[in-house]
Amino acid sequence: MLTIGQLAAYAGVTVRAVRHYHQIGLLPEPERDASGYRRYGATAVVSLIKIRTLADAGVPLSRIGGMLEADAASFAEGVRRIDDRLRAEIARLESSREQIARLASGDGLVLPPEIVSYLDRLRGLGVSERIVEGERDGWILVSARWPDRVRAFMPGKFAQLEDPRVVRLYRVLSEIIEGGPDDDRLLVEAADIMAGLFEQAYADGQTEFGGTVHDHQPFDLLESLALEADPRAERMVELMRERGWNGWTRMERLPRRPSRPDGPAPKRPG
Amino acid sequence: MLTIGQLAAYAGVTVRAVRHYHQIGLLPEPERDASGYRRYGATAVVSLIKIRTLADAGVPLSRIGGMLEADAASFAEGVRRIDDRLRAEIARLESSREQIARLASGDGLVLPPEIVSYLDRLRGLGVSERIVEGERDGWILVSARWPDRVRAFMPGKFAQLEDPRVVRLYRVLSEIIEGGPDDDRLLVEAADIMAGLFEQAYADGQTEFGGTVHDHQPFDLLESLALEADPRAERMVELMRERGWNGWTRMERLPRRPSRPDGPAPKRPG
DNA sequence: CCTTGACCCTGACGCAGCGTCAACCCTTCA
DNA sequence: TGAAGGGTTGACGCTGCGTCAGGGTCAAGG
Repeated sequence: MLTIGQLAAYAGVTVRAVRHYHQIGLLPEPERDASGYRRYGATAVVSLIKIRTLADAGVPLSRIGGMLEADAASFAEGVRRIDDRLRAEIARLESSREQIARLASGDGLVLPPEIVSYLDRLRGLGVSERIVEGERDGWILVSARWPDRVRAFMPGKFAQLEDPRVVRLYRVLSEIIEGGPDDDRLLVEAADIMAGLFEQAYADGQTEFGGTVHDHQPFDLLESLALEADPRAERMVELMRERGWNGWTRMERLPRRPSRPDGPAPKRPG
Repeated sequence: MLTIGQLAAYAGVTVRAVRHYHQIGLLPEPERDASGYRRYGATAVVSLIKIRTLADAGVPLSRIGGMLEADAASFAEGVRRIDDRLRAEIARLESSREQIARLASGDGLVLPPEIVSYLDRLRGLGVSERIVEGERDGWILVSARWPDRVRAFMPGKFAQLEDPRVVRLYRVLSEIIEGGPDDDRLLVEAADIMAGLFEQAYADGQTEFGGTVHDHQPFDLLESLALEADPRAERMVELMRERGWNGWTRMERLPRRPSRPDGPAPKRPG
């Protein structure tokens, strides 16, 4: 007769595992000797080895009991199900590996390559790192909502960087965010540039992202993001309102209301 | 401002997950509104998306906090460690798949192919299924102890099946185990055959499994196994003792003690 | 005004498969 | 006789949430 330790050693498992199998009813509790020790016979050894064989093959403990009693047909069926589970799990891990391979290179977190190059372009233009990070976070928001369509936005964004006004805008924003003294003139200049760009795009019949977007939540979030990053964004919103635009993250005209520049924000139509 | 449900929906996670991240300090608790609801801003959305990006890549939650703050070098180091973990896990699952592929075919549980064919040979010889199962369980025990060497035993076992006495032995054992009326003459015949085989092997200078085995525990277990399967095995031990052999699972002579066939079992030497 | 349904809140258990104390008993050897 | 090295039960810990239970809140419709 074997003690629990001998049994466990023979089958190559831990004592704790054997007790666990008792607890879940997978291995029957054996007789106890006079001092309360469990005493095992050879059948227990065989059962335990069978259990470990199935467990090592990836069968969950909860199903091992059934499989040991099953006939050949349902055993095979059970094996098929386990294999499906294993394959699915492997596939999950493989895709995780692809993900972290992409994490290892790139802008810290997974963004489409076009966006990563766009951010690098901004850095190359001397744009402040904080502005670049803000841009990146903004694109994270946009990519989360439109993972498939976000790449289509990028050629337009790259084209904009050819316009000296846009470059100037980014530089002014960099100065604002890095600047110590609160210089309202820089904010006004930025607002003027943006309003000018908006006017031109609007006149050309462009709307934001080619007019394909009807869900405004990401833009609201972009505005919040800017506000949370720097409270002076509030002033930008005000300046854009004065120039007839509803904020600066979306390209949307305010209804004309010339005599009350500080009135309540009009509701956006549906 | 977003509610927890809106936040979760935007990032594609469950509300419960967001609360979990609060609980473990991965995502900071936001302000509450008048009714105690959590209210989130855009930075929370960005943080949550970053968290999910890493989590989906297989990073454990406990390390995500650190990785989000890490510089490029330690981020890369972290990524490497995660990838190692993932590869190890995949390898484990792959080997599980191999295991269950072997389970699907074969004698129910993984045994070397030689043993499986040996068991099939027994079936072909008309040996009772219960005897075959007993043999299989016995081989499970032996294989667990000597997984590498067990295959080397098999050619000898196959050769034995050429001997009509061995075949007769298996058939007698089958009759015993299936038989209703307790027929001692069958037991005696089986013992006679076994003793004869042992004598001959012993005279030829053979010991069990070529004398390579010095660990007797598996043989003790085999004997227990037989006893647990059928108490008449006790009688077999007795009959073999009378014929000068210490049991029937190992080939070991008793010291001569002709006048006391029922004496206490002598201790085996070291 | 009341009801309904969809949210939100906290707190707690459950899952797989054991590892790891804690606190105590049994056996064996020096 | 005492220390080492077994054994015993019981309980918490780990991961990443799912899923009650037992409430409160919000927006809209009858």
